[in-house]
Amino acid sequence: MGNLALEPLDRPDGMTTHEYAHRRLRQAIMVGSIRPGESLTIRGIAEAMESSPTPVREALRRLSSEGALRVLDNRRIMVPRMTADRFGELVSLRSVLEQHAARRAVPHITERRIDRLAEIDKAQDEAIRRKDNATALLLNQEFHRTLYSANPEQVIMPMVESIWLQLGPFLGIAMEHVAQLYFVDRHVEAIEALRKRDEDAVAAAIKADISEGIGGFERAAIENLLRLAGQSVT
Amino acid sequence: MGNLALEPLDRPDGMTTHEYAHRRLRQAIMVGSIRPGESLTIRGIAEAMESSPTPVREALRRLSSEGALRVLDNRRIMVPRMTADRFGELVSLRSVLEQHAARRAVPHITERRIDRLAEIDKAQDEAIRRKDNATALLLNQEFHRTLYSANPEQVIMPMVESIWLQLGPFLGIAMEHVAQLYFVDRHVEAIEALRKRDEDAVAAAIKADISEGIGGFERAAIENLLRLAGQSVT
DNA sequence: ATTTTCGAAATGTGATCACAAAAATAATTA
DNA sequence: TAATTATTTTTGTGATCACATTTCGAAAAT
Repeated sequence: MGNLALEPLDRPDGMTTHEYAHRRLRQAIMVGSIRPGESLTIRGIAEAMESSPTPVREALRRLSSEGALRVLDNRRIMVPRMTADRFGELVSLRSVLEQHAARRAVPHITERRIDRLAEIDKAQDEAIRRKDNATALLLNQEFHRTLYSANPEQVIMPMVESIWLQLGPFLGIAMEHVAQLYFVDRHVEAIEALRKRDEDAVAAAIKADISEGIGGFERAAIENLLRLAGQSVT
Repeated sequence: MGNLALEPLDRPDGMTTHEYAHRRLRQAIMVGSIRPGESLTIRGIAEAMESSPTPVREALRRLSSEGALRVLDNRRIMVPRMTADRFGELVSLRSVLEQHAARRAVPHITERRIDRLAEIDKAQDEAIRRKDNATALLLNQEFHRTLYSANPEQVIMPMVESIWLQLGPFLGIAMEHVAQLYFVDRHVEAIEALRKRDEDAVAAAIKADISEGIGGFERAAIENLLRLAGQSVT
């Protein structure tokens, strides 16, 4: 339960307890600091963040609806185990979803936002050079989020975040067993396409970014990683 | 609050109270029996289904994470208002998502399941002939759900259901103001493509089914409907 | 008649408690 | 020693209560 102490996540006042619990657990799962199969207890979490079962349960319910957690028949709650099949499904869905999100963002993009994207990308390169995987990962997410949320009607972003949430635990495993995550940078390509308002090119850049990035894991490599992490690959 | 009395939804034993509340509210929203803008009170719902605030709150949290409900700054919870822009966004996402879901289902489809799809389609035609919109709607959903869930790795279905949930209230409005919903039937087309295991043809059928079905609403018609229903179209 | 102010009712939130089921530990038996 | 049973502890669940905020309605003032 010590993992929860990570990333204290300052709590803005006005934020409810269940919301705070949700944010904190969400973050922990997204960066993979909770191991799949590890079962979470409501009371344990409540104690760890000095609150009571009620708001924690609400947070867990939300996370289970977001696909980040799974409730077993025993009523126990855990981070879903990853399998090679599920991984493949998640990555292909991510590709389709984010290409679409990118396309729908193009008509609403502003030069200011493109500049912001360039800054984020620069910071990410910096982090990669420093071999700071965690920061690079967060900046990568921020890049994609900033792009897609140019669209004022936000129906896609929650689903994209759900995918990230489900991929998080695997990234955690990968970061433990691989010295250096391989980061591709198709972001400059995306930025150039955005300046031209070229939907197809933007989508192509996003597709490449995903398929060469997290999608680049070979099936054998995935199964090997999962085995190493003590996950049954049934 | 009387809407909640609809569709009593028998409760299998072993089902928790919050789960029951979730199912019941979900159903009510999906078929559009809760009007957008109508605010839901925790105590009111709890009383209506003879339980207490705690499990109802959990159900509402889940539904808000599923995009079915929206929590305002006032902490009040309501069914999101529909706008023409949001509607367009939802429909285009639905098309992309379901085409992908269909493709990923094809490799796992069995003849038995295709037969089941044919039966569902037949029942739906029957319902349409009877002008029983509600049943036809449910059977249509069951058709799509049965198709996509041929894939054993279920990561897409929850997102598809989330879209349906968000479109639900609009369908409710449409069914109130339009005498007869116009149902297209590209299902036989999809079934034929499935028998040949032709992914492209299946995706094309789904795309047509959606674009000619709910996607067939013209923007002007949507705005008109929303105006009729007393929704501000700002 | 319209607006403002004040008080009462309603509402969201979270802590606590009681209960039942499940898990873990101890005790007993083969 | 290994397996089984019994007991204790832990855990999820949901009802209830107290508190703070908001909403609503009536009374008062402009």
